[in-house]
Amino acid sequence: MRPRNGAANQKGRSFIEAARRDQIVQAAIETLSELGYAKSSFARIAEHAGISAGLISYHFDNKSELFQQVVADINALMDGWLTEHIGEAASYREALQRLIEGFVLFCDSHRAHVLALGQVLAGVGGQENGELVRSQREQSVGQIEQMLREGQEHGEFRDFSPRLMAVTLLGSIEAIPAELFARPGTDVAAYAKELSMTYDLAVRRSRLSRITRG
Amino acid sequence: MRPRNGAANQKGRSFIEAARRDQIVQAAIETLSELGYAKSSFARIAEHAGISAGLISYHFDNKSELFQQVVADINALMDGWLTEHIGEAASYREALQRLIEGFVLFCDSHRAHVLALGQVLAGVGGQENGELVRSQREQSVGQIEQMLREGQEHGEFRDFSPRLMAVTLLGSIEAIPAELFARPGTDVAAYAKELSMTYDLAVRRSRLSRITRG
DNA sequence: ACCTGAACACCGTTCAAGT
DNA sequence: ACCTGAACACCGTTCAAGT
Repeated sequence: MRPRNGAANQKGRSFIEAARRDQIVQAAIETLSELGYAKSSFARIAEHAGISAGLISYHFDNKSELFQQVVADINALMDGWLTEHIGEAASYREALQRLIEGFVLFCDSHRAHVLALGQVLAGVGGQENGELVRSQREQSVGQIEQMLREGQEHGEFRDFSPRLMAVTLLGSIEAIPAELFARPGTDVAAYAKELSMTYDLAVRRSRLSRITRG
Repeated sequence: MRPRNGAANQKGRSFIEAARRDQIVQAAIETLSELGYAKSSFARIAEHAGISAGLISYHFDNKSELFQQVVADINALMDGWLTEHIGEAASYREALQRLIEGFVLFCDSHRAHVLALGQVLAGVGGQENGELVRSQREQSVGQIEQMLREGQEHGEFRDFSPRLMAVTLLGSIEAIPAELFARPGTDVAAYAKELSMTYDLAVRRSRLSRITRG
């Protein structure tokens, strides 16, 4: 009974279906940020959007697909924001610093989105249907890993496993939203500076090594 | 209808209730590690323990209390393991390294427990009844923060916010289990070394500073 | 094609009833 | 005190029925 139509736009979806999906995703984000994952049932989300619960099942294969779309939408928003914030960095060290600081600032300026994202990542994380969520995380790891590897090849970073450092950094980054919500008064700019300094010290070539290498 | 008896042992619980609670918690851990959070219903856990689902509600106020007990039990196991592994460290730098390496090794040698812990932290994390879970995390942050602060006071660590560094480190640590499960072939000893090296570089006083300080 | 509302199997929790 | 099994309100999903 899922819509499989021919007259469609970008992803084989009709105009009205694309609009409904958007509406439902937005309602889900609002419900998640207001009520938390546990209470974000189809009934509540539908109520929030002014539609029937059955309509959500009509437009999404299941609950998991809906929340994956939530994650995808927020990730896309974040990607655009970070790309803009990194801009043209003069070095890999600087790019890494801007990435870290940019993420802290994004968390600060998009609290509702980040809160909703945290809710769904936590709520859906352990389940088998959270496969797409895991693959999106894997993609983030891969991007950071690539950046670290290039920095090593350009001689800016010391010798470490790019994969493990990426996982380590992503862990630190993912801890930011919870901290900002736990302590709303946190000095965000200071947090950004501290975190980027911490990882600059962790990844950069040491002074002695740089002397040795020339 | 919850048991409120007088003739009891350590925590106001009768012998049989303590035994039942233990049995149920163990069954929950096994169910969590085998089926994941979403499928760990009372019905499944009770089936695993050979009792009725109603009995779980009889011994625990609600689902949240059961999973909080799961977290508490595993945390206690981990605390004992880490305390033993740290032992008598000669310095704060060494203590921090042993803590990090010890945690990686614990994750490797207690996969079922760590997997269950991850499931319940993810599943219960965003909810309002996950308050006790959050407070246990806050306690972990506090312990690491305290250790970092002392290391600073002894002149071993550079000047940073102990709170933010603790949150950053805990984030990296909490990313370990997922990585070990995502890549079962990971060289655990190498992971431990890389991570402890990374944070040693991040927190230690720089060479120039040490020369300055004497 | 799009949408509703009833029906279904499940969930956590309560509670009368047994021992 | 300890335990069961039926009952309750809820959940996600399905589906006949409307337009």
